Formats: sequence, C-alpha cells, structure tokens
Amino acid sequence: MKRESAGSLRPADAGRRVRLVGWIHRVRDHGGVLFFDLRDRSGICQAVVSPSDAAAGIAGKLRAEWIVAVEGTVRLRQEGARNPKLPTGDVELGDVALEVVSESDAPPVLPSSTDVPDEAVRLRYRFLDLRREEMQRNLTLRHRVLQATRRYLDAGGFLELETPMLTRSTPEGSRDFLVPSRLQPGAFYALPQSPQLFKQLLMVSGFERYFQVVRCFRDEDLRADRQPEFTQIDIEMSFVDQEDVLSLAEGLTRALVAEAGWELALPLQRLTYAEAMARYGSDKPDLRVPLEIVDLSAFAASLDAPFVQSALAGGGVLRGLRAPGGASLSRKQWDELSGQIERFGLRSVPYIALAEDGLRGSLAKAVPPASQEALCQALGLEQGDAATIIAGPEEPTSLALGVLRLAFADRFSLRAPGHRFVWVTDFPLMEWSDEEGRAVSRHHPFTHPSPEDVDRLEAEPLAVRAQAYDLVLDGNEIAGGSIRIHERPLQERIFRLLGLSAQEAQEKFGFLLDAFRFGAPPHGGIAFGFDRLVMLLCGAPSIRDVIAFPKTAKGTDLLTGAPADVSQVQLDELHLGVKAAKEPER
RNA sequence: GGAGGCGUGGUGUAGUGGUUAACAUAUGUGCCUGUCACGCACAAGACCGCGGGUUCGAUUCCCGUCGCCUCCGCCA
Repeated sequence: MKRESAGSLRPADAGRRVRLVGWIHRVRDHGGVLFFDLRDRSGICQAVVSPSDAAAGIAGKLRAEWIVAVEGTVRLRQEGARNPKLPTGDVELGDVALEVVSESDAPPVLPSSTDVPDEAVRLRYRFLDLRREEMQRNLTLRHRVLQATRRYLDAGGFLELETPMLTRSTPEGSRDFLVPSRLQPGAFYALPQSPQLFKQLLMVSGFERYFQVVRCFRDEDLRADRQPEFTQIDIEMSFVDQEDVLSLAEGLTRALVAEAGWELALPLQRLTYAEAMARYGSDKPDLRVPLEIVDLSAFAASLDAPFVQSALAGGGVLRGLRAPGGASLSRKQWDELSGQIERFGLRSVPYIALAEDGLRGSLAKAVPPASQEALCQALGLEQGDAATIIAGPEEPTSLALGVLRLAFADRFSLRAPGHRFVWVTDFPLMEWSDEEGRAVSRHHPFTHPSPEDVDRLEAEPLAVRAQAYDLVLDGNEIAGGSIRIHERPLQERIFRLLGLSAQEAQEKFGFLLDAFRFGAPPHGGIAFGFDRLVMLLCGAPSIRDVIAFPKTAKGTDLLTGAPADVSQVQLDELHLGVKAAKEPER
C-alpha cells in the first residue's frame, strides 16, 4: 500500500484506508483508548487505538520519536473531539494496524517540546533539532526562496554557471581559507571569498547574464549573522548600467520575499551613502526607526560648551538626535549608553532633556536661555523628550549618532511594524586604512568609479564615489554590488592607487588584465547574502537557524568535531609541518 | 585580540555560605475508554562544567580554565 502524508488528511478523505509512516510525536495513553500523533514532513495526524484492536499491545509500548507504519481508516472525529489547532484536527485514523519500523532512545532534543534546548545541545544533536517544526519551516522556506531565485533568473535569461572552489589567494579582502596542494609542494589553493573574478571573466567570455547559488568562504570571526561558509546568490550582467542592475535586483527581491508572503512596492527607496550617513548615521540604516539626525550648525556659536567649540574649531560638525520620551532616562541610564559610543572617541553621551521644570541634562547649562526654544524646535523636542547633541569630526559623529539612534529604538520600542527596504548608492570608492597605511577599496578593487569623479582619482582619491550599491533591509545589508571596471588602463590606475605595483598587479591579477585586452564588455552585478535574507524572512534571530549544519561562534562543528587533527601521513603527503605545540590527545 | 552573559538530573528552569539541592518535562512502573502540552500515583535520575583559592564549611564568594551565546575589533 502506498504511503501517504500525515498532514494532508482532511474530512474529504473519510472512509479511505490509508498507510502512514512517520515519527511518534506524542502518545496519550488513557489505559483503555490510546491516542498517538504521527508526524512526517507534511504535518501531524492523530491515530486512535481501542483496547479491542490488535494493535493495542504494540501501541502501549510506543515512545516519542519511534518510527511506525500505520494502516488505518480515516474517519471524522466525534463532535467535541475535534482539534481546531491542527489542519488534520477534524479527522483521525481508526481501526489501525501498527508496525514498529525503528525504535528511539529518549531524545536529548524533543521535537514535540516547546522548550528550545541550549545551543550546544542543539548543535550536538542537530539531526534532532532539525526535526523541530520551526527548523523544518525555516529550511523549507529556504528551499522555496532558492527555487524562486532559479525560476526568476532562468526566466530572465540568466545562465547558472559554476566556478572553482579551489582557486588562488588574492590580496585585498578578508582572510582566505587555504588548501595545501599535494602535487605542488608548498603551494596553496584558496577557497573563494566570492566568485568575483570568475564571473567577470564569464562576462568577457560572452555569457552576458550569469548567476550562481554559490558557497563562499571567509576566515573571519563569526557573528549571529556571519558564518565562515555562507551562500550567495551571485549575479553578473554585461552591457548594463547601474539602473539595469538595480532594476533586476528589485524584481528578484520582490519575487523572493513573496515566498514569505511579503509584498513589495517597486521601485524601492534610495539613499546615497552621504545621505544615509548624515540622516541615519549608518550605511545600512534601519528605516523602521522614525528618528533622524539633525544638523545643528546654526547653534554652533551659541552653545557654551568647550567641547563643542573645540570640535568646531577643528572643522567638525554639530549634530543632534531626539530621544522620544527620553526625559525619563536617569543620569545613570545615559551613562550606560556611553559604552556603545566609546569607540568613536566619546566618553559620555551629552544630552538635554525637556522636563516639566525646564531643560535638564548634562548639556543644559551650555544652552543659553535665548536659544532654548529654537534649539528644542530644531530637534523636534516635545515635553518629556530628550536629545543627544554631539560635536566632532563628521564621520565618527555620524556613526555615534547612528548607534544611539538604534539604542533609542531599542529602549523606547520605536521600530514601526513591517519591513523597510532601501538602496544605498554612491559609496566612496576607497577609504583610508590606518593599519595598511594606504587607501583600500571599500567594495573591491574592480569597482568602477563614478564617471564624473574619474578625473579626480589621483588628486582626491578618498573623495571619489563608486558605482557601488547595497540593498538594506531593516538595518541589514542583504545584497551588494557594483558596476565593474572593464577598461584595462583604468583598472591599472586603481591598482596603482591601492599601492599595488605594476609587477604585483600582473602577478596577482594578470589573468584579469589580460582578459580585458580582448574585448571586455561593460558589466556589473550584485550578490545577495542568501542565508541572511532567509534569516530575515523567517524572523530568525541567527543565521544558524536557517543553515542545516552551522558552526559555533568559534568555528567548530559540534556534530562532526571539525576542525580535527589529521594523521602525520596526511601532513607528509601535503608537505606540511604543524608549528604550534598542541594539547595532548584526550 | 578585547568586553559581557550563561553553565544545576536526559531536557528546560528555580535556589542557597550549612537544604534530604526544588519545580516542570522526559524516563520506569502502576491506574485511567475521547485525549490532543491528557490526567493521577509511585520510583529512579545531579559528585550544581572543570581546576585551584578563601572559609570550620563552597553548588553559592574569589581566581583560572573549558564550553555555548552576544557585542567591539575583524568581515574588499
């Protein structure tokens, strides 16, 4: 008899004889009549065993997570015995024959429980954790978004092409995972941080529209939304400009989020990088938060605070941000916020609060009475509100206000319901790296400068904008891309600005420069952080919740025990010696 | 590299400088014929992550260490 799905049975099936095979979700043994819930991927269905049934003997032994095969007759439940919480709650399986397919120990992660075990237990027993409904739902949505990606891009004329996983390490970018070569002693492959160069070569090769669902590897520290291996939807197009790429990406995004039931109105909102920084203090602003940074330079002269005057004398800016209801915060609570902005060179959060008895706060004395009303009006302060006012160099000031903006949003629950997408465009091409002592690419070295800024490349490299863009969802970067350089001389200029000698450039990227000598089309693209997008669509708190077998924060896999020691024979074959003294084997 | 949080029966939690270490659930046994997080009774199950220190006495306080998580740095 053919196996059917437990979750699919409905009143219309009443009277049919069916066979279900699945896991025992729960057993309710009343001594006489016994109920058990059978679970498979499709859902749950209740079966009933009466004392007179032949199956009664076996049924009494069933435990959670055993696998059983059940043959039974679908019947409508009695009046008052229906369960509106289950899709199958109007029917049940009666007159059953039972066969135990597979027994189970008492499981450390109980899929039928509402308690979520400790992360370490979940990861150690991931195969059980994945049985939980939440994880089944998350990975199912992941699948559907993936299939929607392929449908949409295939229909749009894109070819899904694969690129190497064993490739060469390149300068710039994040730390590479290295793979030692057996056949080339002392040489290493690198796992790709992204297929960037290969997809550009595919454009030179004339494929015109490429995409790939591709695993990428970056050997950096982990976060709730960062794993060392992750999946990108990688896209590249020839003979396009920025508008073409954004338009394609918007259409794709609409199709993908529709899988989660989200509706998206196009075109999406846009901000330039400069606007995003000035108004929200972030290059990935969460637009659900209604607060905006206010420029207060008009008040620069009238504020009587030494730090303001010295900051402005040094060419700094004066900006403020309202904290709705912030007058209720105590001095101590303001002090607690200061830890979040220490890294921007600020020791405390200067603030004013509009209380019933007038202006209070650490900065209140600096505000002359004559300026009070105008200042409060500029900041949009109402009775009971507060505001922070920060003076200093533009970038750290903006970033600090951006951090406080999110802190206010947390503390005062300011995020509007729903979801907000926004493009951030016109990123700087390069930024200064103190560590490297030189300019480094903000996006990557193949990013095309904005045409109107190309002339300034050598004169003011840090002021040059790029044809680079990020797609931001609720304060998370979910995609990023750029128009690429396809002109060999321009690419060489960029390499030079990045401190790469002609010889190094030829050595590391010669294959790309060579390719550009043979009719390279203008091209550009974008890559979506697939795991992160699915995480947000699921409402999950961590990227781990949408990856079947993720790593811990220290990059280990608690299920397999990776990374692990290898034998001396393996090391010898790879021409490797291990340098660090290691703990003795346990 | 840095900061913080957590670690107590299988699982989720409570709690305390001197307790028989509590509760729920899972487990075992028994009872129970309409439950659906079934119910009831009984039982078993924890050297309170590990090591050291303070103390008459440490699961509790301190130091170190390990594990998990979060954040900063890092992530073109």
